[in-house]
Amino acid sequence: MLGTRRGAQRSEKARLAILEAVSIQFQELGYENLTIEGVAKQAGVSKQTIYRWWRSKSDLVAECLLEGRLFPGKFTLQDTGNLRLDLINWVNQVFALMKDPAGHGIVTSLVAAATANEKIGERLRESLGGADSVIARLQAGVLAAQLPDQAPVVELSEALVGALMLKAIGGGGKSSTDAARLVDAIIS
Amino acid sequence: MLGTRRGAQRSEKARLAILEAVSIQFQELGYENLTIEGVAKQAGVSKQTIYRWWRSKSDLVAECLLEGRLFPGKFTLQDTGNLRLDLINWVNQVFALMKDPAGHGIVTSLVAAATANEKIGERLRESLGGADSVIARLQAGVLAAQLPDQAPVVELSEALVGALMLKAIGGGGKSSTDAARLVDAIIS
DNA sequence: TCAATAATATGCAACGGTGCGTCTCGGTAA
DNA sequence: TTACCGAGACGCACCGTTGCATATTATTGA
Repeated sequence: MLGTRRGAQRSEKARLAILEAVSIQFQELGYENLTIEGVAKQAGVSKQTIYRWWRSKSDLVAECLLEGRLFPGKFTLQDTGNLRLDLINWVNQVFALMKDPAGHGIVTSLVAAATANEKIGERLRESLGGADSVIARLQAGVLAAQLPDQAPVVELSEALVGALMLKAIGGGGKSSTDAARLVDAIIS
Repeated sequence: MLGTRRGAQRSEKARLAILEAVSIQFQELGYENLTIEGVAKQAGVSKQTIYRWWRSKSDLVAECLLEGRLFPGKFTLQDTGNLRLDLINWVNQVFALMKDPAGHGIVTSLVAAATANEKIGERLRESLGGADSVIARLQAGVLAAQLPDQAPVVELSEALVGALMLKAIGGGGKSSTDAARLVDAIIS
């Protein structure tokens, strides 16, 4: 039989403790300075238990991100009927996170993690601008005739999220005016 | 006097050997796996000589980037008079680099380096889409009436370059069709 | 039905290895 | 005389792996 499996089960308690520790260390130290040994210590877990289930630091962070443990708060992208204002509002929320030193560290660390692991990149893309939020909101804008019928919503979303990422790592203005200018540049 | 300075001068030979070694190691190993000791060995230089003049790996990479040693080739953004085709052509060049595994590694490593050092981020921004290239080309497009008079060229450039960066780390299509769709989304 | 057995997971601890950043040394060029 | 240089050692942190004792669990067989 295939399902016959003897021996102890994987400890869910240990798994959760590890992911929780990753989340804490990631936010405190950033991706680069996060270490497996540090996570093991904080989680009260043996290093081997980590190595048995994850192949690398980036895998660990990826799973943590997948479980939604790395974002401090959710960004809400409303649909009030006014696409432009909704997007500006959302961009301002992201700017607010990036202007806070801790938040800035989290964002850049997430980008750093994404360069090390494609899954993180994909996930980050979904999480920040994926089907759930920006693309859907743009699509609604098409239906409401606030965008042209054939508007390339996927590309517009990539442009918006990409611009945010660029501002996160390279600087650039993050005022409300900048938010409005950015949104206008993309959906006008 | 301020200019009186005795003793040996900084060795330009050592400095160049170090930067050259960084360039090689960066392209071979990527940012994450580049080590100071490896650079010192390859440059035929003492580790101390590196630590004397640079504070960190990211500083080292930043200076290397500033001297233009990290890009394999230049991307040419022509001005044939047709803004749309010029941009598509340029995006396709960037895509070509990203589709090549080595090139992909260089781009993601540059992004990783940028997350560790703001100077790198700024420089990367200029280098990839800065005043020299994309913004200037967009400005020319405004003058040629291929873009509206008040077009926010800076924001459009950020959107385009940001979208490229997002594709670099998160995947997404990189065909000629994708290039055209992206450019059309931004300048239409 | 219920011990004995076998398989699996865990914590602890140690290993050799690599790279870190600092330091000292003797030599050399301005 | 002074500041640079290369060489090399240092203690440290973390890597990824291994061995061992122990706890947990499903199968086996009396």
